Amino acid sequence: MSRITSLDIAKLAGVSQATVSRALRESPLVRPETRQRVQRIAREHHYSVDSAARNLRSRRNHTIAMLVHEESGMDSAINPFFTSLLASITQAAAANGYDVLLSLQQLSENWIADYETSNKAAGIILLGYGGYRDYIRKVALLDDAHVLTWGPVVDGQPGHFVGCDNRQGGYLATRHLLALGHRAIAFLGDTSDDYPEFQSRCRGYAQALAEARLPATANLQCQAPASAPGGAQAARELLRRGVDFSAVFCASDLIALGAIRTFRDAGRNVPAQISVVGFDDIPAVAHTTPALTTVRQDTALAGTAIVSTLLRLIAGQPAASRLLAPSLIVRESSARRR
Amino acid sequence: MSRITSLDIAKLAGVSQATVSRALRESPLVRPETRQRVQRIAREHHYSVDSAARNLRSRRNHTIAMLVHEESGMDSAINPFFTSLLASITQAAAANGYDVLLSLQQLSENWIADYETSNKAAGIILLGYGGYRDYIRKVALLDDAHVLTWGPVVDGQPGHFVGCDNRQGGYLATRHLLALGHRAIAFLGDTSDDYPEFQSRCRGYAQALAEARLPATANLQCQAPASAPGGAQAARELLRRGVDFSAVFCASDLIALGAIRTFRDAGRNVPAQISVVGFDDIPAVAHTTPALTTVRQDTALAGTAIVSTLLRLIAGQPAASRLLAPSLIVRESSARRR
DNA sequence: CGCGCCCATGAATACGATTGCATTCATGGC
DNA sequence: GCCATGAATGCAATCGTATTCATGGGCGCG
Repeated sequence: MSRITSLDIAKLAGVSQATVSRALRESPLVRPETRQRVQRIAREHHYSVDSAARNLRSRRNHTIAMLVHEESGMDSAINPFFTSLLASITQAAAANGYDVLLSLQQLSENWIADYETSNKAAGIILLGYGGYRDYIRKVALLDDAHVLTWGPVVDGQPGHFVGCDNRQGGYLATRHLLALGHRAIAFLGDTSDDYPEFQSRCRGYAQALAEARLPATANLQCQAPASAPGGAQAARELLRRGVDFSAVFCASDLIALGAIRTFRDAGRNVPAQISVVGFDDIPAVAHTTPALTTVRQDTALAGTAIVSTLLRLIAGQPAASRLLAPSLIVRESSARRR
Repeated sequence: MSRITSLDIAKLAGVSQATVSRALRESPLVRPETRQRVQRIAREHHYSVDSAARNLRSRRNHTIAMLVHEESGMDSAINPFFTSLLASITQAAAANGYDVLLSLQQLSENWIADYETSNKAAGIILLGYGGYRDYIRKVALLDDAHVLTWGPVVDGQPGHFVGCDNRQGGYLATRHLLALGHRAIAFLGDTSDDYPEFQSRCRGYAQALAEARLPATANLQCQAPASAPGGAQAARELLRRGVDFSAVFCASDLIALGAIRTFRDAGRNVPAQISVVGFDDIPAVAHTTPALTTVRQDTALAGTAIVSTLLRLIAGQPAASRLLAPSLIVRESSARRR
């Protein structure tokens, strides 16, 4: 006993297989009543188009592959952000009639584009591959590859990217502190070339200061690895310098958590004496004491932006990299300067 | 300019297209040196087998669909557990040469099995569909459907399930409290038929008590909705009864968090006066004060169990529902009875 | 009333790989 | 020296659907 095919439906409906195919695809070529009869019969027999045959014949494919970096993607710290992003991408894809293939891998093999050359997917989304920038640069240039990467958007870089407007985020955070009356605002984060996101956040910080006609003093900026211990150490360094400041913008929430701990250990109350703003809005910081003021990326918006951009690429239309606006979440760790 | 096909490779290698197909599938029918030559040429030309054509001709399919309940699946409370499960399933599938199609949906349509009848996937995994038990029961019985559900394993129920051994978890938790010298141990949780998991946890609790020759007094058990407020309320009820107890086993971490709050508000110290054990090990409870002793489900094991069971189903081999052993995580909320 | 045109449909083919069967060639046993 | 044997390969028929081209019938218009 074999699978039921469109030919079977055709016989049952007393029409040709071609008409069945057309009827099921809502083709205006078939008379409405024929179309409905065919659809009803197909439904009654639980028929559904064989996607392999459809893909083969039509040379089209309604699937996109989502590759997530094996380690960073599902790691507990970033986890909630990626999970949320993954969900919104999946839903945005579904809304456009696309299925999503999920894969966790390290991009070690050349199997990135194999999802596409093997015709498993029409396009590929890369999540969490911060460390593969050079590699992606090469792959993204392959002629018929439709690759979209979630990550820092750098002017003039090859390939297509969608990412958070980190500069805008840094700008928002710093403006917030300025509005609270702070004048001496420090920055904690790693601004080396390895982390373009952090560079952008710092640039937004500097821009806000400049607009307020405040100098971006070098000794108000400390290099800090993106971790709680990193933040703690950078904060100690800042205190050791003896420079006056009443607020700190941290390039990530983890850095902020570490810094707050250091300030408290040093007898400085947050936010009474020092205001602190973070970046990312990881779930934990909503429940710390004090709850952290931070910058959040809108994952729902990100999902739709990623999918729509990739679909443009697939359709062969020009598509530019996109920057998404983050938003400021004001909580307890930032207060008016006294 | 068209896609490169196996026929192109055949011409380049000076063999027939059939030989190319065989060579790429490591068939022993082709001479080793021919096989290697073909593979090399294919590699050099970035050829890879068209999966649509392969699926169509071979009537086989190396993809499994993973359907996640739209709301409960990605919801922030359960989120980490499902994310982790999702990751381990994906990796287990990859290890077996299977791709994973991800979809978030509500099972509102009959499109569950459509993933299979349309030949998009060889089998389906359902995650987070606790409220759809009757529905799944029906679908699971469709002849050629290969459906595996993550959820409570109930004896004699139709369909295939993989889930945590909740009874064993309840047993472990209660044994732990007994070993700490507790004799009067309460249970907080909803044991109605709607929540088979909780029933099992309660059964494990009762079993441990019975083995210790202790009665499972009814007034030591309180119905509690699976939420923090539910736990708080149940704990108040327990205190109001005036019955003597020194430890509480809660059917979920959220219930435990609510109960602990009630106990503290009532001036009872946890764990000095009352020991509390939860269930689930949601990430938050590792960082509360006191950190919660709880029962954890092994997601890595779950992933491999789910995939291997589903692959058995797909292969037409008999496959039984499986129960996975949970483990006890001892933290600060449980202490020796004084 | 006749010509042509459009609408609805059917027949036939191609998409690219898998696979049963036929074919070729070399080898060995008798 | 000839036939049976087996290894290696080629031939050709599918798999189920989308789509092009051909066809027939109804109808408008002159």
